[in-house]
Amino acid sequence: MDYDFKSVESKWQEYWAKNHTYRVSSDSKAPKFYVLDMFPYPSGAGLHVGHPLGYIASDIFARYKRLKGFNVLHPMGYDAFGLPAEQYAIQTGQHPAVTTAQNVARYRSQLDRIGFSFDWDREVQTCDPAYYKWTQWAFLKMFGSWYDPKADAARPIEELVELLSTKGYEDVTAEQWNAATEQEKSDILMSYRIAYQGETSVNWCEGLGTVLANDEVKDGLSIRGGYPVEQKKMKQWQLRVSAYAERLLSGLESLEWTDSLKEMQRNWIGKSEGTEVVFNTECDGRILPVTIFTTRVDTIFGVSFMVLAPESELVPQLTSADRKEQVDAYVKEVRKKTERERMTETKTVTGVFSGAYGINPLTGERIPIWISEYVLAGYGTGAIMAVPAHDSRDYAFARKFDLPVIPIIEGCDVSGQSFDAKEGIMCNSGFLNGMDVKQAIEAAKDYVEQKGLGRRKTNYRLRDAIFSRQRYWGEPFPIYYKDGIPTALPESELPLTLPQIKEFKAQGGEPPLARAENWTYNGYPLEKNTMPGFAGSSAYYFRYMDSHNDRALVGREANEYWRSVDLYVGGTEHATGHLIYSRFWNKFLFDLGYVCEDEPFRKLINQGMIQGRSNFVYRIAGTNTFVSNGLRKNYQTTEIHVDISLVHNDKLDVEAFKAWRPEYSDAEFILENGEYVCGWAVEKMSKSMFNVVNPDDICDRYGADTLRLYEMFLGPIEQSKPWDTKGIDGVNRFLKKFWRLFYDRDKWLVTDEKATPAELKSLHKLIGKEQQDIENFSYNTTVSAFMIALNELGEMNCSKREILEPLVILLSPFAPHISEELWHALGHEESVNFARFPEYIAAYAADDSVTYPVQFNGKMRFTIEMPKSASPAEVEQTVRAHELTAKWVGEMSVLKVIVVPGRIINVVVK
RNA sequence: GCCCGAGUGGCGGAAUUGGUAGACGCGAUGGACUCAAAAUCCAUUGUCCGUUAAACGACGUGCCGGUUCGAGCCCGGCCCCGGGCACCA
Repeated sequence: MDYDFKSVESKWQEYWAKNHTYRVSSDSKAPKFYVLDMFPYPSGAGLHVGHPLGYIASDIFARYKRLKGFNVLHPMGYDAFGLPAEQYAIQTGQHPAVTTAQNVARYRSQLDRIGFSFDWDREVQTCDPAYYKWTQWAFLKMFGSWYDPKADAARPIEELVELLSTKGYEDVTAEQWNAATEQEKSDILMSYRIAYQGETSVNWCEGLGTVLANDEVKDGLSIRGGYPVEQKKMKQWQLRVSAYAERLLSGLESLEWTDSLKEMQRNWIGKSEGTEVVFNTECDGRILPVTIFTTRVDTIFGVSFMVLAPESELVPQLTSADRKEQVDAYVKEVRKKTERERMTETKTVTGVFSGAYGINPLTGERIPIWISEYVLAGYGTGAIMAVPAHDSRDYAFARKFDLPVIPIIEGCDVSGQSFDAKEGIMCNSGFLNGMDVKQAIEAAKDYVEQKGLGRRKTNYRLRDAIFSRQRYWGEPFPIYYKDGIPTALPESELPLTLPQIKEFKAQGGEPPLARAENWTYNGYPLEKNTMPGFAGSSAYYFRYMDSHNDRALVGREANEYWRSVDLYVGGTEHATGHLIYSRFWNKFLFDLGYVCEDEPFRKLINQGMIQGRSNFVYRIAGTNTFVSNGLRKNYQTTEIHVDISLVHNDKLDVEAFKAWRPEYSDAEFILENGEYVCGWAVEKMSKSMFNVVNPDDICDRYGADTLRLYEMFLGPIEQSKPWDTKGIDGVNRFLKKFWRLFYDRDKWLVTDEKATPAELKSLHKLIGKEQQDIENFSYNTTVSAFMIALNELGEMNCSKREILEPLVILLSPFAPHISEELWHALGHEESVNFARFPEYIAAYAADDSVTYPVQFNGKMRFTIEMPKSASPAEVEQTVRAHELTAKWVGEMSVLKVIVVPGRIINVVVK
């Protein structure tokens, strides 16, 4: 029987599905392990060979953990709400639910061919009402909660109401609260709720007709579609993520994530410890205190002007009558610019004098107040003190508008640029003179606080998440407007299902739900916005723990068993989006006692991208003649992408190329050595570059086991690397060779003979390697170790059960189909999935001799064999004894013997 | 501009973290089998020098320098590539 991967793979895929082999129960005595993939958005293009990389890695880990005796939860689902399906609906009129269901079916069939050990009984889809009921439920909880700084946790809003009505809270006295109208009470509570409605400057994307969160915008363009984004003041639902800034930051320390990813989150949270200082200002005779934020109070003696953000609400009050015209014109101009323009023009300095003056609280000096877009309204207080000598932005501004530059650090040269470094000795700075900068920062902070001029303040760059989208294909808000007051829908009304509509495009500035019929609750209008994409993906990992529970997001027992995700695999592109929102969402549910862990993802692995390898042909300018890569320097050519299916080993199939496109049917070729050699480059895998490789095709030609092994063999998981179908023959050959240890055509070769020490050594080496490498996600070297072991065993013609049976178990996480087939051929009734690994580890530990190479001054001389348990001293003794007998040592005297345990011995001689 | 990560054969990448650099695979070259092809198997494959040849020796991990018996790995200074953030005071 030859290795026929097609029949083997379909046979066992059917068997696993029929027997629910991968179904997992929360009711187990075994230790649990939760392995999760970031669930995909089912796009119309289907999967390419890069998508399953992370899934294969996590599947291997899940299978490996099962072999080690863990009860493994390894689920899969779909992030099924989202913009592309809706954009498609707008173009074609097809309902997003229909196209989404088609795409899900396509994804499922592609995934099934690769042989994953997902427990599909727990599948979730975010667009399923039974699922989004819990997204809406969490929103209601956030609407019904506030962040209590005393408890440093979210609490039910009722506790705040109690506080307000008895003692008052912050600016609101109990009298004021009790006398307030319903509308006023709603407004007060709104400024404390975790999910709240507020008017802020938002990222408005005209092209998509909706607002976007900060992480959905890059370089002033929407990530989906690349449309320009502008800043607009709008009333929107928001999540008070900023209340969790400190916890999101400190929580990172306990997580096993890569440093680079943690660093990205730290930067995004952007903690900055500084000081708020009050400057009195004067404008047309009026006095107004203005608070500024700075991280460098020590430079306060170098302040030569102040700057306000154009959007700051202080601008009208701090504009003198005679400057009003210029200021209005400037503010109007700034507002007109798109976000992208403001970003690309950061080098050009703009600004206008307000006509007002501030008083430096330390020197009493009178300084001008300017307005400039380089100060942001949304950060700090929207006002700064400018120290041009020691801040490059202030410096550029001062130079442009000819404002004084006052150096306050001894010996610094500010003639050409500012001196931003936090080092040196202070001067021109009153009581700070002579201090080191670091010392001065603390001294100045203390001084400002003692004199009552300001206080220490920590700021974060992390903003609240804008949570409304003016779109159709998302979760409806469980909110209705009772006499204009936003009111929570009763929990018993959930899920609030998405109404049917016919036309999906937003019209007249109204979201699509405005056109839904009877979109009301008890006669009151329901909220017309929908939730953003990240709503459904923020807590899906809880749902898998208990996916059929219709009474809770997750039942207490299931939650206490599975707790949190032990291993999460996905791309870095979610670093500042999904991975922040999920942590926030999780911490919120934790505060209210609905879940038992406050961090969702213990360990995180970021798989790299698999890039495409594109091929090119070179057309000689103005002709239809193509020149081979090696000869193209002699001609003026244009590089043209050619479909990689027409190319093998970079050699073009000329006839297939002619047939590819009508315009090439009469193409002529200049060959080298009788062949047309194509150029190549590593690029993103995309249809337009004709370099997409579909996993279905690989499964057809080589089988899923080969695909799995090859994707892992390609290189380290976390690294981006190009797909190159050429190399796949190597791993395919490996599987065929493996098969031939069991079968010679129809002859069954496996015997019960006792294994030789050499055979056992090969096996034990592999077990050791696999143990070590899988836990470190170094799968490429594990695959190599398999190949080495197989080469050794093949040479020994080893077809012994004692060796092959553990080998099948070891291989099963990587190549489950062939392993399952051979496992049953070895006479086992149960799936290899239920085989257990540990008994073979004992054998590995027993095999313990080490070969040491012995070098003299770094030169290899001889080897000695020592037991693994030998101490360095014992090893040294053996070497010295050996050295005395070796006659070539001659007159040399031994200075010392260096023993590296398990590795090498170097004898230093003179 | 700031913060991460990396640089090793023709290619993807190994190197047990300071211990025989180039494992494993691809590609390439030669050979066996075959009428032929596919498949399979065997050998060679970092560079250079020398001898008919081998053994052997020299050089070699982006560049320059340092520490060490020993450096791809550690330290100092550059050069390039990839990623993230970007007027955050």
